[in-house]
Amino acid sequence: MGDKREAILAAALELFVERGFHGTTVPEMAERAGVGAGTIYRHFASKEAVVNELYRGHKQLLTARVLRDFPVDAAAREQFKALWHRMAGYAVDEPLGFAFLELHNHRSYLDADSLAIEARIREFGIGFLAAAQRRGEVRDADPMVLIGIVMGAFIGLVRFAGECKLTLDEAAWRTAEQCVWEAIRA
Amino acid sequence: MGDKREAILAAALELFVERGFHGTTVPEMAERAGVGAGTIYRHFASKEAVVNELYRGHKQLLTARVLRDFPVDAAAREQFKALWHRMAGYAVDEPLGFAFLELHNHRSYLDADSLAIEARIREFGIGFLAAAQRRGEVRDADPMVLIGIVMGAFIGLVRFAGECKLTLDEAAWRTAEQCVWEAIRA
Amino acid sequence: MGDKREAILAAALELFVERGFHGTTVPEMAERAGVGAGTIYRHFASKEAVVNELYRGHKQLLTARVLRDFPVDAAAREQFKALWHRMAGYAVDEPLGFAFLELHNHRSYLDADSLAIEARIREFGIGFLAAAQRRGEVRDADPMVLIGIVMGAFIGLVRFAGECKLTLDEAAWRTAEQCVWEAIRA
Amino acid sequence: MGDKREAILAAALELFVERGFHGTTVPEMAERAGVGAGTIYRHFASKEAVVNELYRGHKQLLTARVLRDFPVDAAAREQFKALWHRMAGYAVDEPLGFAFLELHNHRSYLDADSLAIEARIREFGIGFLAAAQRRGEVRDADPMVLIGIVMGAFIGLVRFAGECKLTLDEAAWRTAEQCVWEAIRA
DNA sequence: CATGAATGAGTATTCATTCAT
DNA sequence: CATGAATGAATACTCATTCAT
Repeated sequence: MGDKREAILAAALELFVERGFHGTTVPEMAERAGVGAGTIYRHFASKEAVVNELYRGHKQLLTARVLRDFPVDAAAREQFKALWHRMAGYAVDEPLGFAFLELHNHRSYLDADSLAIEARIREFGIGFLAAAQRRGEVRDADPMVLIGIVMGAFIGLVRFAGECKLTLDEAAWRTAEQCVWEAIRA
Repeated sequence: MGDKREAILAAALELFVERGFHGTTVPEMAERAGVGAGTIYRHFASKEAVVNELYRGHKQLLTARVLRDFPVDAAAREQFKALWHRMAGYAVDEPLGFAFLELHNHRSYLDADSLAIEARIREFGIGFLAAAQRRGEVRDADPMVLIGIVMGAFIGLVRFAGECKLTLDEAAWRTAEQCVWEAIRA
Repeated sequence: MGDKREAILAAALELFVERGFHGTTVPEMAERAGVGAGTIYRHFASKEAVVNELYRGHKQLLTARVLRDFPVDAAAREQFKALWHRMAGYAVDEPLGFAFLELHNHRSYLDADSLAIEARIREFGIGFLAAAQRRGEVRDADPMVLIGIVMGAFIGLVRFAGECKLTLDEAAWRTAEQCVWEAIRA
Repeated sequence: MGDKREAILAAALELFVERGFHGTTVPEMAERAGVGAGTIYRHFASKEAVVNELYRGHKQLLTARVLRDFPVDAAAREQFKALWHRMAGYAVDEPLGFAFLELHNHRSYLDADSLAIEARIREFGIGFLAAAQRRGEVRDADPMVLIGIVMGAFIGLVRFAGECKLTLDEAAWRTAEQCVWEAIRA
């Protein structure tokens, strides 16, 4: 049942965060999920299928969270704040999902579908940014550069906090948001 | 000969960037280096030893580059510019080294020495930032948060450029530097 | 299944007798057992574990055979005859087991448990011999020396017969037993 | 020079006694001999050549010692005493050589020459024994059985002493000799 | 002659995957 | 459906042997 499927995904997520995809074995996944090794193959075609499902699932979770009722007509400042705190909400609520998505390099095993999702999100970010630039609310620079900075800053913040065993509270998230907005505001 | 040693390190670096440590096999390393598989073990005790040597070597290269004649008495703005462009110089001159260091998660195989180097660099960054804050030149916020943002923004920029096959020119680096300075200036 | 486990042990026994522990490879063991190489590791932790299991198993088989209903109250002459013919029975019924146990040097791979069994058997032999000496039935000499002679003679007999492709019949065993008793009788 | 050749043989002997032929590596032999690994191949065609040379050399040393001025016309009792104490002399003077020759199983690597030497010694022993039997001085039994007993007793004595860390003194050797003579006397 | 760096076949062991139960 | 025993290809690593110096 879907129960086992979820258990497998949850176990795999933990292990992929701890040791990476190539450093995790299928028997380990099975044991942590509390199922037989063969059972994994009733639910997934291969180890790659598990990691891609996980990638897509969490990427979509994050995207959905950011996009749900996004203030499409608000000012860029407002939009940025929404973007930032929704990402923060995801990072806080799903620390494993976030660590998996953003603290690991997936290049060697993502399939075409997963790559397409990633591209779609990128497109959206660029469009949103370009619109804000046209309205003169965001600094006039290559949108790629700005996105890199914003996303990088967000990830860097979470990573650094994790490495230093520092917990980010509401205030820290707000401060960081203000800092990063300064980086891209017009 | 040091020749083979270098060839092994260069080959391993490429492969670790492409597929990560666990995704790279020793025979692959040997083949790309143009040496026999056994030869690797005349130069390194294990696969782990290779990755740690690579990590330490490149981390030190980057550190040396940032610290050589660092303008210790200059204003924070000047210092930040120096930091940024020196890191950029490294990222441009050693794209593989940078990708290896910053685009992969090393937690599962770094040894104590390698971790110590990482910690030392972090200390330095925090000290530098705190001093600038005391002089009122940098925004008064948790140094951890600021470092996370700055380093993250730098890495995110390089990563995004890489993913979009975008080459960062002088102007882009300068623009990015100005953006990120805005994020942390007082 | 215990079936495969037994097949592995039987194959390993043959090979260890032929080529010794270090001269035998795991793939050879697997092939002769008619199982995949990986299967060996579902039943044994390592090649060492196989050899120790074999050693302990056969040592205990031999010991059990000697000790079952041993005529503890009989005269030494009777006891010696029992000891000798029981060992002979084992050597005849389990020629591979005997060759493995006594015709090879195990020092470099026996674990603590295996060594303990060996020591226990030695203790028993010495006690038995000393008692007979106190009763004046066995020559008054260092028990170590006598045991060395008796066990050595037994092993030497089997070895020599093996090397000369000579089959030991009932009569030969009896003759040999009388000879060796003469060596230790009071 | 022959110096290195001897050093290699001495080192190999030690290692073969400790870990057996298959458990000893050529680099180990080279290191213990204080020579380069390649040097071994200037003096010996292969690892097998080393072990066979060692086997032949020590077997001949032992044989020469036993046969030099052997009391060919003495009584069997005298001859046996000579045989025993000459073997004992060898075992005491060359403990490594003895341990190598008699405490290890050589079947898997001895070449034709080495096997021939072994056969020659056996022939001699049988002849000597048969003659003594014809003179009525030795028990009338299969010479194979008697040789197995005598040689086995000798080896077993040395082995047991070694395992129990017991040093055999003059008296012990003499006692043992009397015991074993009793086993085969007419 | 002596060396030791280099090698590739070989070693013990692991692992993704299959399939009989 | 679920399992876990079985597998053989793959993995990290070793070793007897060679050969350029």
